[in-house]
Amino acid sequence: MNMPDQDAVPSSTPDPREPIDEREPLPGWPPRDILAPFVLLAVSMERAHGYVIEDYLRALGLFGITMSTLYRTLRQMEKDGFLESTWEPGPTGPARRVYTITDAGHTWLESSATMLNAYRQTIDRFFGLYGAGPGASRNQPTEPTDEKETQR
Amino acid sequence: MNMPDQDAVPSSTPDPREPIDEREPLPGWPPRDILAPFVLLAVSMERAHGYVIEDYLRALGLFGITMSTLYRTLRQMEKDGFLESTWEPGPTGPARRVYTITDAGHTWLESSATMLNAYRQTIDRFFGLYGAGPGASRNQPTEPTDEKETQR
DNA sequence: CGACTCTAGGTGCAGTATGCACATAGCATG
DNA sequence: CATGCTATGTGCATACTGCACCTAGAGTCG
Repeated sequence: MNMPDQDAVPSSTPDPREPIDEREPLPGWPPRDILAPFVLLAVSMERAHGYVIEDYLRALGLFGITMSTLYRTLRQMEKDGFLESTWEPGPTGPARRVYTITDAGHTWLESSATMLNAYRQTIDRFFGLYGAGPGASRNQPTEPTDEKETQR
Repeated sequence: MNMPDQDAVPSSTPDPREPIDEREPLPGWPPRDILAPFVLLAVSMERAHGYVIEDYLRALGLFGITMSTLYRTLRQMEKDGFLESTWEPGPTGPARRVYTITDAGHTWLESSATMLNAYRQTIDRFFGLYGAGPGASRNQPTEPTDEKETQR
């Protein structure tokens, strides 16, 4: 109750919300191109074509991904230089495009892991507040108090 | 899933990947409308207008959200019946649109929490495989084996 | 008062990500 | 060779987001 009505400080204050920390690129939010890290992880485990990668995705919990989305993501990551592909015949059926991860792909996978970790922490903060229940923030907004309440 | 070259079973097999579990709505992936749960959580803590909600978002780790995105999300959630709003004068400056969460909003917040939790588990599985390193999945796909390998 | 600035909210347009429906093409089997 | 399956790809529509820009009230100062 006390916080929302004293947020808009008098105009004499030099605007506390612009020059602080939202200028940093800050990986982790919003989650952009969130499918790619999982695809890249799959290919990093072993050379794989579309259906094998789909199996990895489902093993990771991504059930809702359609093949069209997966194929387009793969082509895009190849254009970006994170994957390479060759046509190889399978034991049955038409040839498959088999993908291999590149050095750039490994590098990008590492930064993706950093992003996903930051994203995970954001979700953890959600549950920190969510578990606190309504009004809990009026006294102790869990832990994010440090740089927010003080600066306004 | 462990042997990539024998995944495409002979055509006599009734195709293991279509009629199984991807038909369930399965919250948790892909992360759709991922900003809304955080906004809704903020409003559930206390009645709030745009800038206050922005502060909550930043406290939760969402630094990159622009006000235009936030305002549009708020209007959309009001149209969806999760929020209500009234115009109220502030201590200074023009009036603000102050949002309140509705019963439907509370319900939806709960299911959002379920979705976010599933999403978090997916990220955990990512790190389970990622830590295992290349080739690790050929033997023991770490831990996502439990409820996946058995049901195929 | 009139110009200016700040606050609060909103819109137009473009880019990206995705799903659904559909298309292409090779292989297999009768 | 007709049909069906495997494997990949495309067209179109939709959703979400950022960036640039707009509207409008409130306060300040000459």
